[in-house]
Amino acid sequence: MSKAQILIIDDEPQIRKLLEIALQSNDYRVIKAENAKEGLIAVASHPPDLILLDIGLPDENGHSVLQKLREWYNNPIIILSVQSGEEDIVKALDNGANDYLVKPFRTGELLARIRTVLKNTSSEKNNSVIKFGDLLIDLANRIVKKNNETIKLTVTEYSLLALLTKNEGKVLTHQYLLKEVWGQSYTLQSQYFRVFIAQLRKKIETDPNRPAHIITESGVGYRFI
Amino acid sequence: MSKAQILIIDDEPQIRKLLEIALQSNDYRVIKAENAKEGLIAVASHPPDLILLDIGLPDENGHSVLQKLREWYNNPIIILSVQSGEEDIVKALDNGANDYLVKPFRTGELLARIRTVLKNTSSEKNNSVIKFGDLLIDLANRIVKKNNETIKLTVTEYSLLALLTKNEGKVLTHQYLLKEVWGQSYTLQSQYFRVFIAQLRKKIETDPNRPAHIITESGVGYRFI
DNA sequence: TTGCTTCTTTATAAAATCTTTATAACCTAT
DNA sequence: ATAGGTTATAAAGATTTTATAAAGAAGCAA
Repeated sequence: MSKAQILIIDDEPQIRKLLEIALQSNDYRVIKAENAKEGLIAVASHPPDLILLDIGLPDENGHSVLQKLREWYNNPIIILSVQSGEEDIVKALDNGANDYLVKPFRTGELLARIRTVLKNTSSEKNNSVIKFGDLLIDLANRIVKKNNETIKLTVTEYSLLALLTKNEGKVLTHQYLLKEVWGQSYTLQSQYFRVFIAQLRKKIETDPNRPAHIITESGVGYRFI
Repeated sequence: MSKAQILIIDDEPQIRKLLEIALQSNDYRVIKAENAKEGLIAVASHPPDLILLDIGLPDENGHSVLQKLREWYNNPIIILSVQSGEEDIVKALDNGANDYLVKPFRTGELLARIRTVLKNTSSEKNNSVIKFGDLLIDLANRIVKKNNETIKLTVTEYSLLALLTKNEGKVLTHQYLLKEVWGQSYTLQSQYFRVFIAQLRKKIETDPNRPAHIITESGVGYRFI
């Protein structure tokens, strides 16, 4: 297994360079962001195993960035900050930070703290959990929840939903759905997916008559959003 | 649920008193020990949910106490120390400490760090005794109780139940159950687990016809909740 | 050996799921 | 607006999967 991927969100180029060298020489993979905006995009596009977040960013208050991240990001976040006031530290920790280091910090200590938080959180579920508004899909554990209530799906319903969510935003053609869910030899049974799409909508849509997730692309296929 | 129980191991009476007051006013239950020996006995006789360990104890080096504890104690340990050297901090963290605070510390920060480590580790895992509503399963001692009455399970029933409870929430496939409970060469005997699931349900479910714990995922496997 | 417990196997009923049919609703281009 | 194609939905029938009892086999202790 390759080492963890760590995202550095810090506006100071020297700090970024220092961290990058220290982390890479310890076999971590490194991504960098210069400000809150870049950072949030980086996390969304490719969630890292750990985030090093500078609280003093130029474009947005670090505490607010932390709160935004914690709405859905569950891996460790370590705060780096020149602020050594108790209030800042307590606020950050209570907002879900896993640790807080005051700058200037010692590299060895940072690395040790990274090891510690990774050890204490990684063991659990390798998050393949995807959220779509009120809908939560845990592909690894085969759990689908709507408003925190578990929804029971049959094998076919689940594999259809999984296929749609894995290709969020894309239109999946009738042909493709039949081939993937039912198999190569069923590519003429277009009634199949109609029945199952209807069943899925009944289970996951708040208003099945006005689907918000599974969108019909007439004459082409379906799209999940 | 009552708040966590915290063990303070520190030789300075003022620090013990300060910590005790701070912790108790935050609804934690507190136990105290003055030295390494007392501390180890206290942990062994009644394992706390978290330990605050002073590295500078009179009778034994704190690092060695930490190592001894970590041989079997899995709940969080936070180090309190006058030593602010990087070497000490790294050593303590790599020996399994969850956090390290340099004395004198700020009470609010300590409390926030306690909340953080409790949040990140309390989850499940370490407790070999698991409760599921009316059901109590002590994995270490192979005891299963329902409404405080011990239930007798055969070896196969027990290993099936243990497997299910260890993977609470996850779907365990037929294949996986057969492989884990009966062994690699039994992966076609799907009738086996049907019989034992039925027996288990008869023993642990309040209403075996409407199972609340062992859920069937038709075509896939079973899930314990 | 005998009697007991547990596991394996067989049989069958019950439940869940999938497939198919029927029909209504809904687009969309003319 | 309407005709022709597409889509949605309910529901009946077919099939698969699961639950349960119970008989037979195997192991083990008295």
